[in-house]
Amino acid sequence: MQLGQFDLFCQVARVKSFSKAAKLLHISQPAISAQIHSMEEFYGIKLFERTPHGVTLTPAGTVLFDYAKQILELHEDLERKLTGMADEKNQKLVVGATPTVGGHALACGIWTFKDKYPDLQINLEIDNPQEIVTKIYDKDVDLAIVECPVRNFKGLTVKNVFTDELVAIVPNNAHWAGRTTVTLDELLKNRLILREEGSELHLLLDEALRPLNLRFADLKPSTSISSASAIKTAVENGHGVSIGLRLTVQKELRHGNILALTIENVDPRVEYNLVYRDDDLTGVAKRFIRFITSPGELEVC
Amino acid sequence: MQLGQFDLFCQVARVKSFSKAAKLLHISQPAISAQIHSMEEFYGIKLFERTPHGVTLTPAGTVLFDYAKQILELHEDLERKLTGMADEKNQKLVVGATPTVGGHALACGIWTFKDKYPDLQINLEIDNPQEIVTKIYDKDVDLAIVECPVRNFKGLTVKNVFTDELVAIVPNNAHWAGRTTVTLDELLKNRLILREEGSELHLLLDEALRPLNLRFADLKPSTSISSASAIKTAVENGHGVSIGLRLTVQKELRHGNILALTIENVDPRVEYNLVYRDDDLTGVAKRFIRFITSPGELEVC
DNA sequence: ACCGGTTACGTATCCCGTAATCATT
DNA sequence: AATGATTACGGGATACGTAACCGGT
Repeated sequence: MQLGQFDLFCQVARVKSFSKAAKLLHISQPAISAQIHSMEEFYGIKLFERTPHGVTLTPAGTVLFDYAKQILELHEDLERKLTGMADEKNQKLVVGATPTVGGHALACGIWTFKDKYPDLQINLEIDNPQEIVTKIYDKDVDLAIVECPVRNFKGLTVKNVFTDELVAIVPNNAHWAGRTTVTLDELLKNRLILREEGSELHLLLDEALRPLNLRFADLKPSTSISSASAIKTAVENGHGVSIGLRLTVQKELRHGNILALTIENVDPRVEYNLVYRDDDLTGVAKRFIRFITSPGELEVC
Repeated sequence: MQLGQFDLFCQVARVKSFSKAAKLLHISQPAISAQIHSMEEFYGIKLFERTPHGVTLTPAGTVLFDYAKQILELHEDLERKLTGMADEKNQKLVVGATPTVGGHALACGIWTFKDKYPDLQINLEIDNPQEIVTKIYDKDVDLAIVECPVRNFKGLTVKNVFTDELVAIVPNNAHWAGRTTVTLDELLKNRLILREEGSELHLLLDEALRPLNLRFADLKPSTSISSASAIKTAVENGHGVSIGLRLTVQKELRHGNILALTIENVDPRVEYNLVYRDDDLTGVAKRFIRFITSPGELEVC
């Protein structure tokens, strides 16, 4: 039995659904199903009642839930204690990130990580992708997360940790309500507000538009703003539309102020990559990698 | 992190040696080394100081030892509780075994298992191999452990759980002291006391002697005794020599009353096989299989 | 040379993701 | 139809054992 299985089990128990837990943990539903099944096999007793609306804990599942929480709690205690015992080098961690990742996904994750290990000193270094990679080489940062592909660099390990998607960001008003997709042409008929040239979005859009023989510059955005939150405010108030990563507008989506539409004929996939030198990793760095690659941790604030 | 790794770690911490722990857990030394290494990697801190004489816990290792014991204790509690909640079918387990296995290896294991799950009702059914297999088919026993190969039976799963060896059993007196091997010829010059014809030993010896074109009957034992303990008493007192499985004389070996010698030119390996029907396994049966196949559990009393 | 731990490598198993399927509303 | 769970299958990671290799007594 793995501790991760307890974690998975607790998530399922909390949200009372295999599929919801799968989304939260960023793994597939069959993976959840298989893990729960293997736990039921392991303990020789049914843990969930499957209903059409989700799942509910059996009495045995309730007992397991209780113990699983205790065991996980103990283990977190243990990790905190061990972290406190590490030598000086292992008490300090410098994480690099691009503005998009650093401002949304990572910012929250770092707080969670720091909550787990209060003794750690963590610095978040935000810069553009090229600079970040240079800093990894120079050992100024221990590891970094960037949303653009990092290629042709030897001595660096690149691991995909999350898949985001490019979406059209439009106000949730009478004109757009109910829509789920939009063509690029229709989008361009509106006032388009984008991040500035040279930003990560620039690179991402160049990449995504290449199959259409278009480039970032061809979009001719009426306004370029270097602040993601300023763009969101503008869109919310009906001043225009934008294109961005779903993760950066997750909070606003929940509030219903804006809509995120799929752009037809554009492959929306954007991979977030964890990058680090394969040698010279400190213990903290390894633990952070484990933290950030474990399901469900890379969440927006 | 797996619970089994905590278990492994605790064993190493207790015996303060990788190789000793490997023997106890019936796995190889490199396996121990790799597991401990992966735990040190996982927590980012060294857990053992390696010395030429074995290993000692670092301060971090001491902390982990403490927590590991707590976590394992909690988990055993959990398993007990879940076992108590199982339905009636899952509270009863019938284990089959041949006399050799049942009288030595399993007898102790079953007590350990019962200690873990006091609510269980366990029956140990001892019979000869053919009868045992029949009883598995008839669902009179849930699973069995036999020390002879079970072949050509469809619908049965056979898993090797332990490797024992056939040894010559001689008194620890002036004549034999210091010896580690013996030829079959020399052995036959002594009064040979064996288990009765038709016993498992009969089958095992027929198998082991086949490469030499010999059979059990060719040994012409001067005495056949159906009781293993009676044979051991006779050998201890210098009344003769015998051949048997190392496991059956482990206790006497520790006391130094007798010696176990390798018989030259005889392949001593004897596999203990776990046998069960692949369908219709109860939860308890699965748990017992897990118990018995987990390292270090199949120990002589 | 021996004992104890590590490294290297081939193999078996497990776990996940994708895709197809089943069951219920 | 649509939602939610299971089954089938292929690929990647993991853990084991064997064998060869150090390092200290």
